[in-house]
Amino acid sequence: MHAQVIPLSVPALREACSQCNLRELCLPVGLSPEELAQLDELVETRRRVLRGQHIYRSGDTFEALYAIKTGFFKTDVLLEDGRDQVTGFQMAGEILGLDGIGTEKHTCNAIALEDSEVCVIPFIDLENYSREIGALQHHFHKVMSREIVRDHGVMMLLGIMRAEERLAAFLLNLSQRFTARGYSPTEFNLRMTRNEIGSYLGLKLETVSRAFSRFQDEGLITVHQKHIQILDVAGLKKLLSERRT
Amino acid sequence: MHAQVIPLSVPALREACSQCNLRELCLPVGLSPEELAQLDELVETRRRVLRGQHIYRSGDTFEALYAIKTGFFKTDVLLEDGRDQVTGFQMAGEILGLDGIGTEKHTCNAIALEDSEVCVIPFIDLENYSREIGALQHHFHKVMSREIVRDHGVMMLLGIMRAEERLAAFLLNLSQRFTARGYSPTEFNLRMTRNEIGSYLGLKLETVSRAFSRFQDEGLITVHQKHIQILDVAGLKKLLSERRT
DNA sequence: CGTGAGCCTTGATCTGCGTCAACGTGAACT
DNA sequence: AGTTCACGTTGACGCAGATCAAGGCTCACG
Repeated sequence: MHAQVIPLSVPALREACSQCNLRELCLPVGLSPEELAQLDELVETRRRVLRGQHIYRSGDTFEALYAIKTGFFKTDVLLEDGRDQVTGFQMAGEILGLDGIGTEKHTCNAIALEDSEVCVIPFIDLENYSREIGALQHHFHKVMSREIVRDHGVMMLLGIMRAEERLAAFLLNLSQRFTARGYSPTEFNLRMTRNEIGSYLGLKLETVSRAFSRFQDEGLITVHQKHIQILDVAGLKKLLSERRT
Repeated sequence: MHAQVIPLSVPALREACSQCNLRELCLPVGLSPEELAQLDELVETRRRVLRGQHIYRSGDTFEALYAIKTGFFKTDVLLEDGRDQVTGFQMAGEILGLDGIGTEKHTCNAIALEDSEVCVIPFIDLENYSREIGALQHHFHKVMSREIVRDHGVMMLLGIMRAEERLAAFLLNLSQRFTARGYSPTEFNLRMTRNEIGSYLGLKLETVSRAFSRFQDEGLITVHQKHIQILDVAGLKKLLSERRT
């Protein structure tokens, strides 16, 4: 796992947003080519993060946002008594670190679930560029707003849905995000454990496991460890809209 | 309910941020007097909202944020099947409408729980002023970030806390916000029903009622309908940090 | 001042999910 | 190829909170 020392030119280390294939998903959405070229100065460095490593921890001083170039992350919050809650799973093109702006300290942990690469966006620079590039400013506001709306969705999950509804919503959400990234909507590998899914959904890992089995028995999906195939998208959606009780 | 037509000078209808006693809590935090004077142009109108009325509904086109000048609000989301979830309670100095930026449609309902007054902040103007006033831009980002952190807190409530912990956290949070506004930390009137508290906390109204009764029996609080007096703040806090089970 | 409607409280009972326990599985080592 | 260890599955049982039900309080309104 030791990196061989290979001489690299500076441009190779810098990440050019204008060249990135995620530019339609990530911060640069909606920028003109000229604006995009300006933005290339914004991303200072790329950073490799190995599976299990943190990008930041709760309490760390907030300095930068992180755009995921490749890989998969979770964010979680720990209570003093040892309980913890996964607050989200993030994939390529999504932005990590928004929680830190308010207090200038991060309030959660961001951990790579697989070997990943992130673009480091110094926040002070983002604010400066935002003042010059209206489209960037506006898009950044949208990113934050969408995070708030996503959180409301999680509150709905946790507040009023039953176990199987939560898991169905979770799978459909993953499916939709994989689709947006050009992957199969119906077949993917989970990067997180049953325990992490449970923590996110407010359930115990046994309940998650049972719900997976139940879905499989009903012909909605197939599960082999972390490999999921969705057989009946409509069936999963119906689970969400049907009120039982 | 018909408003009498009373001639008013324009300055009376306009809300001057620089004169507002909430300026230390609301958007203008951290602005210099000169910047504050600029901001006075930003807030276009004040709007009265009577108890039970919406400021906006899910699906409405997003155009403005709303700063609460006086009063008390809830936001909620409705599912097609009729279930709903309260996503937050907002009081003076807090900003409503952030959910709408991302999609240009509001994604929840904002409803006054008592007769209230809000300052209408056209979002396009806010973005324009933000580009000129760095401190405003930065503070607005903080406001959004704090909303994200608040949402994470609610996820913790819903995901891992038991009923009494949730209610204790809720009361302590209200107490702290009343304190910041110069009201008593230990004595206040709830503006929401047991049902609304339950919806926010992911509990049924009966469970909320029982938890109130239990707290009263244990000498932590007194409850008379909507009137709450906290007798033992430390006791409530202990409920949160103690892991039972 | 009596009536009704909305809200709240309390008790009895039910149930979905948690807890506990045992076993299965597969990938990474030796 | 065998061992180990983390992760996953499944069953039996228990409990926190939901559900159902009955009654009380408070305030608006005729």
